[in-house]
Amino acid sequence: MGYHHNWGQKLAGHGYRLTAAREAILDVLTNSAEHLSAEDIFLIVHARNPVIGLTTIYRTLDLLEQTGIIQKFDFGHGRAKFELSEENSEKKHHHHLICRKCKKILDYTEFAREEREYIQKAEKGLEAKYRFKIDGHLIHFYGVCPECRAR
Amino acid sequence: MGYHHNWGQKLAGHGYRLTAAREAILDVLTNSAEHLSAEDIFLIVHARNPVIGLTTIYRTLDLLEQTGIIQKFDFGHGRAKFELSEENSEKKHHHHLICRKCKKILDYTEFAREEREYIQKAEKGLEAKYRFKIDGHLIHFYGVCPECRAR
DNA sequence: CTCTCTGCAAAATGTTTGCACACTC
DNA sequence: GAGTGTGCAAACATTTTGCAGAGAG
Repeated sequence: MGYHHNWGQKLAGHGYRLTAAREAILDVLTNSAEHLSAEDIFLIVHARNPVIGLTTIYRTLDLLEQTGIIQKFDFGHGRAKFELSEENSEKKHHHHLICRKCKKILDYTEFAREEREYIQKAEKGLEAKYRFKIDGHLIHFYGVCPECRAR
Repeated sequence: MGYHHNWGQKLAGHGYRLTAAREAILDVLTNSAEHLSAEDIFLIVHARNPVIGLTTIYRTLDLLEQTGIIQKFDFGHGRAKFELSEENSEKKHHHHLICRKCKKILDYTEFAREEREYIQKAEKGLEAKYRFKIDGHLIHFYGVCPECRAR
């Protein structure tokens, strides 16, 4: 197990260098399960290497998103969340189930087959009709979690 | 045509009054096709009735979202957008196609049948497995629009 | 008269930018 | 040295809050 990333090469392909800060950030993203906010990442990275500032986190996340290495999600709860994009992650393709009350976010991977059918059809159709070059999608389900419903 | 809303009754059901400000905001949401930001709404409402301030817009949008009358979308481009939720709108159920470059948002209504199948199955399964009470979903496709690709 | 609703100004929050310096090639 | 990368402080944009007054029931 373990999955070999050559971040340096990936970044170089876009004309960027792999610096200590970038490596630290990628490391955090690789080794955490959760959807991390810029500040979450900052706190971890900064604890290990106090010289790295929040500005760098934001700039790096931006850069990583541009190059497609990570994905940014805005759940509308104030802070954006980041995770490695699928091809860089060992995690399976997943979608999100969000509690409206406590804002908890669950990942789920079920219904992949049904989804694939729908997604493929939709992507193909949308590309044809709107002439977009589609390269991603996002599916959220909203509701109220059992804990919040108990109250 | 036209669709009869009884906003007063709907709000009263939640213990709220239908005030001039709230009516004006609902009117704007009812009569515009686009995804409006709080400020968009403010500009229109304020032009008609300058006594209504931005704070009220925010507070009202919040209240309307809580009661399920409107839906809030955060596309991650800085400002949240609002639209009437499906049961209050004459617009068909739709999803979003978003250009990564110019941030343009297109609504589409295609693939309703395929979608319904997938959504229904997923909702039912997620409710059973995670015990959420699901009351909504959001589907975005991302890509690059023809204009941006031309460049 | 009470409770809801509101505007204003100020605060808070998350994110971005300007600038000068450091580091890499 | 030229260009990339960075920290700090300040700027920014959107949204939220405190407070006191206005309005509705």
